[in-house]
Amino acid sequence: MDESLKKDVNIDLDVLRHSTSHLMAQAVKELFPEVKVAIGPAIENGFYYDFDYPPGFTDNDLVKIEERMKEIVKKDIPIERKVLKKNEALDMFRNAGETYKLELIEAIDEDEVSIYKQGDFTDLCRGPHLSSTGKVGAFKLLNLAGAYWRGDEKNKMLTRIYGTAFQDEKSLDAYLQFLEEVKRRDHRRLGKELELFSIYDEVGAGLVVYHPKGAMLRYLLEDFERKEHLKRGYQFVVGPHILKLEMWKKSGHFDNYRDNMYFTKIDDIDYGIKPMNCLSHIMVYKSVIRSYRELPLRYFELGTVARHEKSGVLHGLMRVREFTQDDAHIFLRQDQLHEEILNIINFVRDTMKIFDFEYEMEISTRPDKFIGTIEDWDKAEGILKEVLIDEGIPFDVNEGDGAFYGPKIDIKLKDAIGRKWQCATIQCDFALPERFDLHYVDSDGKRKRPVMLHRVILGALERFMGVLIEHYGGKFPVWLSPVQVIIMNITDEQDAYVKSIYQSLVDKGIRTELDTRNEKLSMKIREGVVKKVPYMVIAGKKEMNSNTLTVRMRDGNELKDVRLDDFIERIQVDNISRR
RNA sequence: GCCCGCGUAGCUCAGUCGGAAGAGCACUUCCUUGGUAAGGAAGUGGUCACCGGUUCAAUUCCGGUCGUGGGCUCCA
Repeated sequence: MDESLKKDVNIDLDVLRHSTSHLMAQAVKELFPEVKVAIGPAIENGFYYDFDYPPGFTDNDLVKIEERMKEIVKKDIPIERKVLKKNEALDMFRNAGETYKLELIEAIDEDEVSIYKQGDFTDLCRGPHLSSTGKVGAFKLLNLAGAYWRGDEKNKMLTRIYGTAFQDEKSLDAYLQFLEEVKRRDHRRLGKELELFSIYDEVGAGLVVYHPKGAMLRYLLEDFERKEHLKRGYQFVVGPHILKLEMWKKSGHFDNYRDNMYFTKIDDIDYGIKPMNCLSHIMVYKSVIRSYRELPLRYFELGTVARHEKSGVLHGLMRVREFTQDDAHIFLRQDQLHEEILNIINFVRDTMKIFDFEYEMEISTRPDKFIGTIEDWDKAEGILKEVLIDEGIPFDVNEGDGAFYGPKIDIKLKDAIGRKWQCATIQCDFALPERFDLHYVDSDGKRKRPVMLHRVILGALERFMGVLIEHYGGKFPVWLSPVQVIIMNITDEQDAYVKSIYQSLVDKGIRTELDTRNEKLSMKIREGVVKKVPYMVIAGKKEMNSNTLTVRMRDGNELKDVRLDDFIERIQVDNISRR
């Protein structure tokens, strides 16, 4: 499809959704006249409207509201735009008791504002809108949620109703089916079904316990990481989990990140549990005098950090309180920045390709809480932009969203069903080298200040695993499958035969399970399918007599009369080529 | 942290408008040796999240705590 055309379709859909949101507000006002309306825009996959209604709505109310909306659609009420002076509009909404609208109008800079009227319902709105309520397409109200007025937790909590709308029933159904698919792929559900991990009340919220299959997946990712980092000139370092509070004061974490940290005391000395890995890496750098010749120094650690996340944001593996980052800190000269950032971007690119992710980049600039000088910040932001522009990589800018010590490039990867996740990030830091008085001896014999890059590729292993589980829908490629092969016999006559096959595979490092239970083959296959194991090896009388295997693959296709050596080679090729 | 919902067996879920707690799967045992998504039978298993209150009686009603789900806010 032509891009411009596609865009038009999107604009139309936005208008449709926005008008559906107004339609919902009209229905709500008719059913619950005491409700005050707040704000109701179109969003990525639908729309919402925030209402101030202290008793709150129930799921039952949603059904009623939806019915009333359909009635209003049938009446095909014209939607009319009017332009009013601000004062007139203020009077109007004041008389109607719509206090939230007053706040919105007061925030508008112009002299005039537009309002949209449909029947007895009038709303402040820039528009545009459909010409009448009958033009609204297929819609469905989805869920209720609390939302702060204007997104600020100091404000009152309103009730938000989310819905979605499309031009026709077919598109709506397709979207609802997509939501079902999202549920099927949910890593929390698959995590249980595939016995990957648990989060126990008894252990604590946001704390992950890996079961054997999940631990294997994690081990495979870690192994991958170590190999890839060694290839790219990184050195491994390992730091402690707790460091003296003094260190965190010096680094600025205590002032800027304290709310997210845990603290403890040992022999009357205060310690902080690390929320980031940088401090130990800085100590390694400082341990001897550094020459300009040895830069960049790249220190890598699968570093486990603990952060106090608010209880309401915890979510499966995606948001936890203790997680392990594939973290590295690179110490380098300013003249090396461009090239090194490019190296990291290439690292990200290569990695994302292996996992079949597309991605987008975003630059985040100086936040309100920051350390260092504005000049350094501007310099760092400039270099990040320059690299992306030079490489022709498109990016968005996220103003004020940088880390407290430096601006960053965030990489948002896109999974198999089009959702975006933030994993990799590259952060440029002039501040910590200053605070810890880092230096190197330059070619002219003078001491100079190095720059630090903080970066992760997969990000947090927990989150990355969560994303991977959903991305693959639990069907991991062979190289990442916790169990690559299940061998099943048909009767116990073949016990010795399948055991010898099992041993041969295990000897080659192939992750294999043996199913010699007293069950029918169909039962064993069913369980193999449910567990999403890539290869099922069937060995009955026939195979035993011809000394071959029958291999049933995850897609249901079958390889017959396979020689054991060929099968082993096939899996080894899968492993090496990361398929 | 805040708003709303939810918490019953290992899992998925019924159920009790207050009066001795149920199913399917899983697990154990027995029968069955069966060629591509559930063979049969019997059995084990629950302080109904936790703490408190109301009541003759609470898994059920009320309050609190913890956990969890959808969001807000925040972030890897």
